Amino acid sequence: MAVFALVDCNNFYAACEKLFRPDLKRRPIVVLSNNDGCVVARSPEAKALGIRMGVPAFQIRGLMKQARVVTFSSNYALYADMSARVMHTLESMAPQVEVYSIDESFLDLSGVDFCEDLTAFGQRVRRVVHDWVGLPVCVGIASTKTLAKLANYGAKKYPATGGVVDLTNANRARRLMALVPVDEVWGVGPRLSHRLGALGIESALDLADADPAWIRAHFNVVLERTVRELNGISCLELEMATPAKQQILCSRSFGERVCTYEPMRQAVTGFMARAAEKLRGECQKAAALTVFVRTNPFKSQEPQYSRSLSTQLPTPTDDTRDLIHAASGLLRRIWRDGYEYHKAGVMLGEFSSNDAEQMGLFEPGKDGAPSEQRSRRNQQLMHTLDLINQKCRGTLYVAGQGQRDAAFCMRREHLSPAYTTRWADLPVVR
DNA sequence: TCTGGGGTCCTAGGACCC
DNA sequence: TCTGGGGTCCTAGGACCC
Repeated sequence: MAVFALVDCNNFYAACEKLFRPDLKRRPIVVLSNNDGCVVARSPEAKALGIRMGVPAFQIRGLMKQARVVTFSSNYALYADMSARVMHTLESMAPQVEVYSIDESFLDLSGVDFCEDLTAFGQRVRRVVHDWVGLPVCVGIASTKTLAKLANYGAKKYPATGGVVDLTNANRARRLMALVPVDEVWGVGPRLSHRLGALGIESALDLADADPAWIRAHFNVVLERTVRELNGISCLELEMATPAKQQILCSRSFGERVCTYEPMRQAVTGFMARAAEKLRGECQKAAALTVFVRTNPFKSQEPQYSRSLSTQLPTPTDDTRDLIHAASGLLRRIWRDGYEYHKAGVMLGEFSSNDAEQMGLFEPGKDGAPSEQRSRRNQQLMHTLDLINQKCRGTLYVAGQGQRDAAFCMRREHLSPAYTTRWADLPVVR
């Protein structure tokens, strides 16, 4: 029997911030999304105050002040580094690890039960991650990924479990499923749980006991797989190799509204430069490009405008300058004066790998020495650009991006130091 | 004043082919 | 009056995930 474990960090962003601020040990803290918009992580103390996940920060300003909640802006450099430490630790403890998101990993524990009790293994994972990295994790163990997710939910929700739940026993799995609302099942979101509820399927157990064929006919094949997984039939394997991306998106809400063309052009240029960098990081070239702009949909009393436009590139490319040129053309066509823009972004798609290049029919052939030399020079230029920016982000940038302190930049008023990734920000113990 | 960003997969329906 | 059957590909939109 296959055995999976899901290891998930508790309140990951909040735990990262607290780790470097022992003075805040028992204080409620929250971490906000980009632009200091919504709450995306809460310490247990903040949860106890009733602060909900995803709530806009301005709606709870009063409560935050009254309860002296400490606020942090998202510090992704810190979280990514702490995540890597947790994942490396897990890789030293299990034969196969799938990093599923910034704060959770699936482990393949097949065979582990022959030499160690699975719950004891889970406890050991918790101890080692805590001792080596300093972060609390919970461990869910089961014969399918969906059940491992559910086990992890139980481990987090019920402290008496000691942070580890093993559901490899089917009766135990059924007992927990009876207690879990169906919308906590992996793959069941608000829409599905609403439709399921109308059919009398309210708990995870109700869903597990539904007929898979009936579910497929009335919903879809994904939910059918979920039903089977809840019954211990593994349909989802561990994904060891990260699949190649099919799409790269770079978008932001603006710190201040954008009403004129020039700052919008600078913002879109910046998004495109970043997307091109990600594309080269994937060793891919893109053949399709989309630009979109929109006003703030929450301000329904103001004039609304939302438009996106796509184009095919004559030849797949990863050159920042080609991509910016194409994006600028699209932006000119969708831009309308007279609106207060709130967000914009670019999307790259239709990737091909660097070694399988389809030339345009009417382009000079590869044999033409001048064009080949030019193309190699361009590649080297992009490579050098990336090398320098990897060492220090933002060193080299396209003039069209404008300055970093431009009005459209993100709001991050509560940003913590880059404790682990910048020498000047190293924490000091006196 | 203030409401995130970045992805994936599936389905339905239309266009088109022989 | 009567108007096939079987298939592919593409796109938009919906739903989900963290």
